[in-house]
Amino acid sequence: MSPKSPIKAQLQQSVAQALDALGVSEAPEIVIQETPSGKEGDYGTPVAFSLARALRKAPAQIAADIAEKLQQPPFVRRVFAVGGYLNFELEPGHVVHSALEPVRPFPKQPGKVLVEHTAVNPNKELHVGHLRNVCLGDSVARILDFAGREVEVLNYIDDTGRQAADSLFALRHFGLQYDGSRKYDHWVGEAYVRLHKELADEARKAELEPQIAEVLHRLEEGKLREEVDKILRSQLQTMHRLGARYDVLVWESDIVHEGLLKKALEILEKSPYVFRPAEGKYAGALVIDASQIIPGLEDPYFVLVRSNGASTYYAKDIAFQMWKMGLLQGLKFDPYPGDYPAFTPGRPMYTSTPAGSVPEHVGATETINVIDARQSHPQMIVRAGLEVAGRHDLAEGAYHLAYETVLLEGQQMSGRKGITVSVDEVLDEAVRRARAVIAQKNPEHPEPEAAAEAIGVGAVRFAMIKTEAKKQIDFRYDQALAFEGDTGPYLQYAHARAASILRKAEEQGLAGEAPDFGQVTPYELELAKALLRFAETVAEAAKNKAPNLLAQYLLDLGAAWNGYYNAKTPDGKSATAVLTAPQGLRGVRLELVRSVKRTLAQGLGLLGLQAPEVM
RNA sequence: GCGCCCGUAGCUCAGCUGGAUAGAGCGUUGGCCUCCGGAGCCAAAGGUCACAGGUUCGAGUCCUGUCGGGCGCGCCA
Repeated sequence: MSPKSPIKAQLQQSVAQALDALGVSEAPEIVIQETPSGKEGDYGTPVAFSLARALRKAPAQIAADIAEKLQQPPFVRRVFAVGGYLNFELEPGHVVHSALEPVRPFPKQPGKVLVEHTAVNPNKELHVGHLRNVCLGDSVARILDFAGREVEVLNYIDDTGRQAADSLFALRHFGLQYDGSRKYDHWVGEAYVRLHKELADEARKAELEPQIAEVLHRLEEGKLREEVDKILRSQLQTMHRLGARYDVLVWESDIVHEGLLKKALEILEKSPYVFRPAEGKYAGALVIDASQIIPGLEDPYFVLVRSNGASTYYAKDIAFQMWKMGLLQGLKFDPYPGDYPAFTPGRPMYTSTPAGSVPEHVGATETINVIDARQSHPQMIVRAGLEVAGRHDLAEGAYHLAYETVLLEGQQMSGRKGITVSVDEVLDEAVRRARAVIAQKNPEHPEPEAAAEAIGVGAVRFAMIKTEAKKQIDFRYDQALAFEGDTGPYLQYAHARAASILRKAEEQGLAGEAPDFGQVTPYELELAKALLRFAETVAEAAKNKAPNLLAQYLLDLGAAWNGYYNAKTPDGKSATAVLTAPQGLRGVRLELVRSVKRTLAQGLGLLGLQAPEVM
């Protein structure tokens, strides 16, 4: 899964052979890393340290022995021991040359991975809390796809939930008519918040509850689907503006309607861990004993079916998870009407539907559920459900990608109370700011609107991705919408700069100049080493399902490129000018710029950001 | 009370499966556009990596404990 750069792989192999020649029987893992700046050499390995004990020799001596025995690959200029490390100094031309090779999507591996993300209640507009989920899930899907997984992206529509019922009830209750003056999901959301103000009054609440229950009931029957769909479509506008793509929408009412829940319970009931206590707290209910899966629980029992016969959402989630992994069948699909590109190119976006003509096409061996960390216990129950069904293999493949919550300017958000900022509002503001910067810095811009959109949305997406998922983040306007420093626009700018040079080269008829790798300088070498880390970073990000690793890498690459671009000789002249460089060296630099541009564009693409040619 | 997560520069965060002098951004100070785009670059200042033990040739990284902060522990979703 993790293709090392050919250079590292060859160095590793050479060391392994040398160790073999030295008669080392149990060779430890050979880690090849870049030498810290200021140290001699380009790459090195601390392998001598781990051998010191077994060989009863000092690391420095071992490193020296290896250096002596090692058969140098042709591109290695010098092998030497320093402070116990074994370092390699490489032929700069070779390093630069290998950094020009495009990184292509990794070969496909067997097994499908299903990524579920977004899953916003269809009852009001998206707020910045949802933003993290969408950006994280979409980026992970893109990265896995590139890294050789067959990926399918799913968005779960909880159309039988309390929130949807509240909103639909609120519209009726207040007798509202949509006048088109604002985005539909916002309009519905206002009714929802207004309703909750009214429900704060206990007496009023008691009065209205039966009516809301009535709406809930009709939702479960799938009878209000079109009303929910109107809200969903409005939300999808926001998701697509963010660049998120889905292969399939699955409606909860379809899961209920197609009897998946019943089938799941039948499977579960065969397990010794699932039973109906005859007495005590849980008398009459169907419970699952999770003590084997979640240690240290005060009360290890979770209710699947209440004593009144209603199933809990645990049961629904287990059923859904079983369906994802092919243990249950029964959902039917149709292309979702409208112009919605799917995550997988060349296919329409599908939706589950009672009268669908297409049978399910899932059957994942691995699932990634992007859900916030507060749901950790329920997600463990979901996994437990698979264990209980006797499918340890599938349970292993069920991954909860947990992320911490998003604060808003230091405060906890609340959808019910309306203490949120909507994604639409954030994006509008970001784009507005981008537009202003473009007007100021590049008034001649050929397509200012498209660029402003790319930059504004990019700033927001990048801000959501650059921090590790398990860390709580505080959404602050001035930080998330910044265009300078550790930001998406910084990277987009780096890309546009490279594009600009290549455009000029084209105009001046220099584009085809042959490179002379004999002329490369330490500046090119530095930049090349940064480029060579791209493939292994993607592999690492895929393995850990951590887009932030890629985001951080791109910042490194951007900094390396901007640093290269601005490098000066001691007397203040540009040290790395591309277009005016001597023939041959100019050819190398043009190739290098192409590689930088391509790599930035690929990396940005994997994070769901556009890479504008001009900003 | 039990469980999970977090604690690195004034602030926001990097630091890959333990490896070479702990790195960025914002902010502060000082420089760099007769030169391919200054949304950039260079430099300075700023650290007992919460604290205390331990493992290791080597610990920000692993283990134990303490202290802070967030979250979860319902026949709600």
